[in-house]
Amino acid sequence: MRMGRRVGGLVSDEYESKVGLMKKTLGGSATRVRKRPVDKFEDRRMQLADAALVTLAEQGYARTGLRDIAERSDFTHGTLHYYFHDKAELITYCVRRYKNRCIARYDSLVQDGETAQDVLEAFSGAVVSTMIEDARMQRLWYDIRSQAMFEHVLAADVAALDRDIEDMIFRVVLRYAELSGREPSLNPALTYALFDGLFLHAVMNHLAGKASESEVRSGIEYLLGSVTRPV
Amino acid sequence: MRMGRRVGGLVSDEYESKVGLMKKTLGGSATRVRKRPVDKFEDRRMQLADAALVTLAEQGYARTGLRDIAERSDFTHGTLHYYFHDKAELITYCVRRYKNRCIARYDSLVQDGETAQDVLEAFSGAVVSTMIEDARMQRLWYDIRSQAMFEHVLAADVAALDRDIEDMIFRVVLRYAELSGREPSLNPALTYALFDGLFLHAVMNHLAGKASESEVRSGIEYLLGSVTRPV
DNA sequence: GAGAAATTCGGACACCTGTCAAGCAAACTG
DNA sequence: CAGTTTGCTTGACAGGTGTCCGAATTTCTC
Repeated sequence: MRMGRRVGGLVSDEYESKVGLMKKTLGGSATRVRKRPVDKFEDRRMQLADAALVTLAEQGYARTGLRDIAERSDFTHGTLHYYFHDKAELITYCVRRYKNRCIARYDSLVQDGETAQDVLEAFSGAVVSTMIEDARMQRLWYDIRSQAMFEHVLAADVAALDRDIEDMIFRVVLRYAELSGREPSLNPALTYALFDGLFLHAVMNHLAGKASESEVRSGIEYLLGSVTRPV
Repeated sequence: MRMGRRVGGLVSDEYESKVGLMKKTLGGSATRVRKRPVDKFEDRRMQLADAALVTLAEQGYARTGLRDIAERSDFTHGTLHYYFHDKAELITYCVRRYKNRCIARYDSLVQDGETAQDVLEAFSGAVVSTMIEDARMQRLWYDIRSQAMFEHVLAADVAALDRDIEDMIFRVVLRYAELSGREPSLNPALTYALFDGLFLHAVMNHLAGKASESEVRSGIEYLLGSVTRPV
């Protein structure tokens, strides 16, 4: 008579946000273009995810239980399983959400630059401010990326995200090279590895209290020059 | 009658290996130079730690319980608390043990090189073989370093280890620079950050099945040249 | 070999984990 | 307005966690 949990969307093993679609085809006539009920479900997922991100960023993946997350949201732990059928799905959804925001931010920031100097300053400025204001979120990313080396449930999602970040970094380098009459001297993977190391240590140092804004700035400037060469 | 657990050493909050000393002063006459009883305790700690490292490398920090560790050793979980009064102490002891071995290995390996080419080849060869054979141990290190960003019990130990590695890397760079008539162009922290990024991604890629031995080799060669400059 | 100390075991403790399902309220549908 | 779907809560479940302790066993010392 009742359904224990939402039929269709949630039971699917695909983590993609096809839930909306499935619900629409489920609701009945496709001509009902008022997409309200569709968005409502996805909206709540996002709201829950944002609340979860706060707790996750504070406590880390391993130490955060679903009840901790629920406590700092407007709902109880049962509700989490209504919108996410897994802890893993919730976590990957959260991280993907956060990281996609980051990537979009960096993309628009760098695309706006019109000179190489613009790009360099915009990029290093963004990195520094991310390091300072988003340090706790960043450490969550590094935490989950580490966990993904052990929990293969996370592996695929994390790998995909990491590839997106790699692409984003390489777009920055390409743009910088293009504007300064240079070309990349390393492939995207190596380029990303170096920037990632720089950024990871920036975050760790910052969290450890060793402020290093100028060092990070000079590191980025050095690295941007180092991974490109005169064409 | 009996003592619930070892008096002195273990109750101390200092994780340093002063246990041996305390036991000696406890045993009685200091002229009893036969250090057998001293070593026995420390020996068992090492034996336990080595067994623990196997399990930890396989399952990661968060997913490994003390019972898992004990299961793959010759003892039961109760014994672990006899030799380590904390899970944190056991873990940091393990990681410190492993990392110190690594550092010693790299040090001797590089010190033996007599030309810049020697150093380069020895270093990149060691990195590649570590990446391949020790991938699971390395991911444990990255795992625990991430956890240390959340659990302040681990923070101090991990930070100290990270500093040791940073020093080791800079010794390699210094040696390479010296032998090739160059000098470092970055401070130790930035130098380490770049190498660490390279190595971290090498390990991740390797664990993900994307073999990249030649890419790592060329990355190291590039980086060694990049973080030094003609004097 | 007797007595004491060091070691090891196995079970208990209180707590926390993700998952699930039954019950109820609210919103929507005809 | 009746009936159905959706949303959310509460409580239970089975299992796992680190920690601790009493007792049995081994090892050492005189």
